[in-house]
Amino acid sequence: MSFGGFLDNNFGGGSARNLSDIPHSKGTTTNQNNNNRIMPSGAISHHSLMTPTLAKPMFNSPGLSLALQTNIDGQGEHLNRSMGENNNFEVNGLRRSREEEHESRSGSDNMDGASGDDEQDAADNPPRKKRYHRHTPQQIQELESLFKECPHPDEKQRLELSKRLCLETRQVKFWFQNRRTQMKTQLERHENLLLRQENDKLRAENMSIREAMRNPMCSNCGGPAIIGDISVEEQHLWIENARLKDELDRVCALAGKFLGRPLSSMTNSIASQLPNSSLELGVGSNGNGFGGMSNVSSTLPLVSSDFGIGGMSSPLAMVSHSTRPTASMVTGFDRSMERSMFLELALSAMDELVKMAQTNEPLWIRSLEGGREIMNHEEHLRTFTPCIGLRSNGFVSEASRETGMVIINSLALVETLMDANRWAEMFSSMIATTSTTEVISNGINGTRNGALQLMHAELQVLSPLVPVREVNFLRFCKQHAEGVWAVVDVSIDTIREISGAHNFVNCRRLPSGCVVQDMPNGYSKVTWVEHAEYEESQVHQLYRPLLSSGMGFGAQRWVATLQRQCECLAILMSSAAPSRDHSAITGGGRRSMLKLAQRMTKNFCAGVCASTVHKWNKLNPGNVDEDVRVMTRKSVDDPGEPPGVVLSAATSVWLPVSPKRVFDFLRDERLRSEWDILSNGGPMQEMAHIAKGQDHGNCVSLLRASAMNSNQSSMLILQETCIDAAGSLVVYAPVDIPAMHVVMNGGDSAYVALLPSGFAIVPDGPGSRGIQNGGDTTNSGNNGDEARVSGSLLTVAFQILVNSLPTAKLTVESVETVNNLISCTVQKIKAALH
DNA sequence: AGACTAATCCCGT
DNA sequence: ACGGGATTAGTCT
Repeated sequence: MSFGGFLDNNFGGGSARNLSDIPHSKGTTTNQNNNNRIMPSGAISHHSLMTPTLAKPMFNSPGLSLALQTNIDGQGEHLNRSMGENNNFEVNGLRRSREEEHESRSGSDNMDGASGDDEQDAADNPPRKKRYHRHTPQQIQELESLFKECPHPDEKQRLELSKRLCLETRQVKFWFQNRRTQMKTQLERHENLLLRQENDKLRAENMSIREAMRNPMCSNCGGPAIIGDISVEEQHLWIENARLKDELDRVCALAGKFLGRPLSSMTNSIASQLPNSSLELGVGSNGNGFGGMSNVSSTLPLVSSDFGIGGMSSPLAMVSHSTRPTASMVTGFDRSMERSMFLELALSAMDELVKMAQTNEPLWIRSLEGGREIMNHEEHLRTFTPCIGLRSNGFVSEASRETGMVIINSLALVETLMDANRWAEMFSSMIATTSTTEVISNGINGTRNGALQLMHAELQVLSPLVPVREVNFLRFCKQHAEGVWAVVDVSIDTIREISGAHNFVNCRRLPSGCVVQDMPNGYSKVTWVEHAEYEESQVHQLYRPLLSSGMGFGAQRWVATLQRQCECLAILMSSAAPSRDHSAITGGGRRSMLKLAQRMTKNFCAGVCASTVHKWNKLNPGNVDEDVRVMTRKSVDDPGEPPGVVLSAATSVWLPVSPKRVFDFLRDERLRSEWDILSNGGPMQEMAHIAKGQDHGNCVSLLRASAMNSNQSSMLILQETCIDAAGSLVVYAPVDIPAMHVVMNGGDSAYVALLPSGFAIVPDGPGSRGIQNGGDTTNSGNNGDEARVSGSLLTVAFQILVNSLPTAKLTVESVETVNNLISCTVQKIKAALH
């Protein structure tokens, strides 16, 4: 028996038997079949070169036919398929013969043992061991093609197929079952491969970081650097290792044959991308399954090997994308080197921030008057290694620190800071524009701990006399204890030369940011440190004291703004915020109005500061006052603005009056006629009022100017006022009455066209600390200051539509008109306040 | 040894 | 009873 078996295997005796047998058995085979079958067995070794038609007949020898089958598949299923269809009637003949073959075979298979049969088989049949046989290529082909259409055929389809292929229904069922599991394992294997690669990559990255740590280099000059603190290195490795461990766990989970259900986010994403046909992948189109793919993958460098190779259908490639949205996949060693430098910088910046926030004497010294803290530069230099290099020529330092209680919890604040949009919204008056350039790490274990990202921002002080600060920085978040977080920013211009026109930076942020600690009462204690170097010559003399006091770009302003905004959010959140007005606006109406006001104020800021939010063209002052900056832009296709040529005029003046008094004067609708030409010479009325804070100065309101004569419809003015310890704002814009009705009923405010004008008020220097203490409930304590408050800096800005045709040329007249308007307004205010 | 595949076993629904 | 996962048993490379 066994001897016979060997003989068969070696000489292909089984096939020979079938070749001779079948044609004779019923004589139904066609010529072609015969021809095919007579193929000399010597050709078999060249099967890989054969056309499918030639290859087809080889089906009789199980082993060879298998090899053939994979090859055929590799050449594309279309050929196979069409061949199958074309040869339909001939195949019928084949089927017959196969039927017999099958019958005889299944006889020996299933009847398992009548020795007579066995003897018979031994005679002219290969005494194959029971149970082993393979379906013929034709059968498999048909099965495959159905599988591709429907990997899960129902009873009827299976029955039909079994009849057609002369297989038992159970066989068909098994085949499909097996095929499905096969597909699954292939998919899993591939997935595993991707994870493994990822893991390798992280490992390599870790190695490179270790290397970088062992051999630290100064990011500025390229020379050797000393990492002062060993804990920095520890933290560093700790973070990386946590990430690696995470990755490893994922791989292990998959590798551990626990493949039943998707267990990682990755598997989920596969499932979602291949909704109902995950098994279809690569079956017929690529008979090798993923074999070819994995070969390539393992020989190419880790990176990018999994993208679209060999016409591989893209879903899987996309998966590898989506698992790591960071740019890490597409870059090589350089990038990983850069990242490790970023991480290093972030860690030392974090270290510095925390020390700056927590240390007092001698790093911070209280100034004699005002109680403001002043950083001791010598001490700073002694304590910290400069992490972004030395100060440029002509730059001056500004450092400030402020601590305050804010009604927000640490997690929410951290989330806000790490999300560019939310950050910009929270500090809308300070941030002209911002974006996240690159996410380097999202944080560990689903928290923001360890999150690291590259950001770009334009920071502003609301005056044409203070240039916008453009900064590129790293933002790094770390949890220091339960309920204690820190977020640090540090400029990266020295590491990565930002390409293009923005090469010149007018400001560098040294480690700055905040340490936030949850308090039991829902508040948190926020300590803000702001440390920057900037070119002072660009700043007008008037504003220099303000900036150096920290009220301009410094910690005081960040904290004050944060306090004001969080209070506003808290008030809006609590449903118990009845509008104090009589005109009962609905909740939706309030929301729409606030949104509109928010947009208005943002646009106002963008007009005061020539930030890149709008593409302003500056006019060179010919017939314009030297101190008034005039800019124009075209407004097209923005439903939030009237279309046409928009002119912005802004100026800043010093007033010998306290900021609080200026603010109260400007926001008082009854005194409007003293400066506002829109008032028609009379007082205005407040039609609606939405409180945004405890201070009555923080609100959005709707004003109505009295009509000049009875047939003139009165005009509505939307106004937002804000005040906090660092400054105040009065922004307003005339609005269309019907449009405002829509908004007040909760409609979309995006289509309300408006152009804002208004005022920004700040104290004129460090002497006047805070402007919010006019006997208000929020801040009290240093009323004694009141006398010492010296004066204010008032910025006046108008945006006016000078022509409703965007293409129109700007006329000298309109520039002069605006110029006159602004200087008249300033004069009137001065006069009224004196 | 490991891959492949037809067929079983066994379990949950 | 059925589908599906785990497993097994031949076979091939």
